[in-house]
This record gives sequence, structure tokens and C-alpha cells, in this order.
Amino acid sequence: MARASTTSDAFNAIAEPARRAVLEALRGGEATVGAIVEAVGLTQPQVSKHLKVLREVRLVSTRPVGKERLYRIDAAGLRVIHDWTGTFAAMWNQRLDRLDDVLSELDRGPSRPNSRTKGNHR
Amino acid sequence: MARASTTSDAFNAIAEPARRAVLEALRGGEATVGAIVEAVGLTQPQVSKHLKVLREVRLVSTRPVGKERLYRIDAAGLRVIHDWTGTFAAMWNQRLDRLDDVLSELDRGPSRPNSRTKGNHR
DNA sequence: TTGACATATGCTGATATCGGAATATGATTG
DNA sequence: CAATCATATTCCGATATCAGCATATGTCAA
Repeated sequence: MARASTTSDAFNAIAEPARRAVLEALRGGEATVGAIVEAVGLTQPQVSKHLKVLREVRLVSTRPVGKERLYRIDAAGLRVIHDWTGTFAAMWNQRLDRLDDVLSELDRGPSRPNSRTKGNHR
Repeated sequence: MARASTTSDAFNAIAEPARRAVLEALRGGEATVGAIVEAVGLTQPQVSKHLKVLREVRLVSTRPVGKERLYRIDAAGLRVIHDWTGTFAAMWNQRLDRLDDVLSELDRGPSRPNSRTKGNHR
């Protein structure tokens, strides 16, 4: 097999820097494709393609206005990612708590075991 | 060109469901490769490869203990993603504020223009 | 040193994905 | 209807990425 289906979820959609740029261009509110093209500095077909992906994973929605199309962020999908990463939030404090352990271990080197270091994890 | 370099940042790393599973397996704390293999139900080489990617983007760190290797989450990378998605947090409320506008527009249909609907964007 | 165990790496083939250029679709205006 | 403007789609070649399998590296114990 090849890479797992990419166009299928929000995690994959925001893996592409260009698509993150498009989302950032929409942070201010609705925008037209042309406006996005200007904002991100890509060609129009590229932007349209990225918008298609973002549409398919429901990260943006669109509505026609005359010959233009206004895109806006559908934040629910981003929220999923925000929430998922948030489930690890406890660890980016814990990490600091354990930092001294790690550092002392490095200083000491793995060759000199220490009663406190061993057996106090968890 | 092909796909933008994938192994280079955390956004891409978590695009792979298998890698998210590995991270989830590490949510409880440190774990051995073998333990991760059991938890996620992939082959050992696959897990090792995914761990390599996660290592390269600094989403996990590792330390050797005997013949085993203990992996742990390095949450800083996840925090970057959490923060980035968080910059859109304002919108997943705003969306509800605008919901009635959108709905009434759909009910009415684009065929019947309305003074309030047209011209009040922006 | 040899063997057993844990983990990492290399190779291969299949495929999704990207950028680029050309072109198609759709809507508005005259 | 024809022209124009905005956006979408298609075709292409290049390539990174994945899974699977085999094998290499590293560590401990006898």
C-alpha cells in the first residue's frame, strides 16, 4: 500500500503548509478565492485544489455570491484537532516536572545507576 | 514536485493515524517498543519506523534501559499544534452566531433576493 | 563467545499527492 | 448570444510515503 488516504480527514488536510496558509487567510472571515490567491501567493488552480480538499474534510464551507465564491472556515474540524492535542496537555507540564530527573541522569551518565533514578518512574 | 516534505514537522507526523495511535499508547507515560506494538496492533518494524518519524519531529523522546528502549511523549510539539488550532477558537462560537443567517438564506433560496441578506456581508 | 531477546534499518513495489499548464464550467454584463 | 471575469477540473510527470518482509544492530546472560 501507499500512504494512508490523505484527503479523508482534517489531520491530513492541515499537514500541508499551503492549506494551513489558506486557513490562516480565512482567519479574518469570509474571503473570495481571488483574495486567498493574493494572500497566500499561490496560483489560482492550486488554491482551488487546496480549497477542494479543505471542503471535503469540512474545514471550510462556501457560498456563491455572483460569480464569486466566498469561503469561510468551518471551525468544527479544527476543534477536533484542538481537542485531540489537548488530551496531552497534562504532559506539557509533567515534562517540566521530570526535566530535572532527565538532566541529572544525563550528567551522571547511564553507567552509574542511582537508587532514586531507578524505580521511581510512573 | 511531489508531496511536500512530510517527515519534517509535527503536523505531518500526526497526519498518519498509526502515529496518532502510537502517541495515544504513550499517553499513560513511558512505554517500551514491545508494549506499543501490543497496544496498537502493528508489526514491530512498522512501529519502529513510526517511532523514528515521531523522534525526528521531536514528538517523542527515548532512553535506553537494558535491551529495551523507553519512549515517552515530548509534548512541546503537540502544543504547537494545539496552539495553532487554538488561534481559530474564536470561530467555533462565531459560527453559531451566524448559523441562523445561513439557515434563513437556505430556506429562502438564492432565487429570492432580500435586502437584508444582500449587502450585509463584511 | 554464543545464543536469545529487543529494536532498528534496508529494500521493494504500489500508490496517493503535489506542482504546473491547459482547459472547462459557471455567472454576469452588454 | 458573445465576451469577460471568477473559479474549478483534468492531465501530466516527479516523488515521498506507506506496508511487508528480511536482516542488521545492540544488549544481556550463560
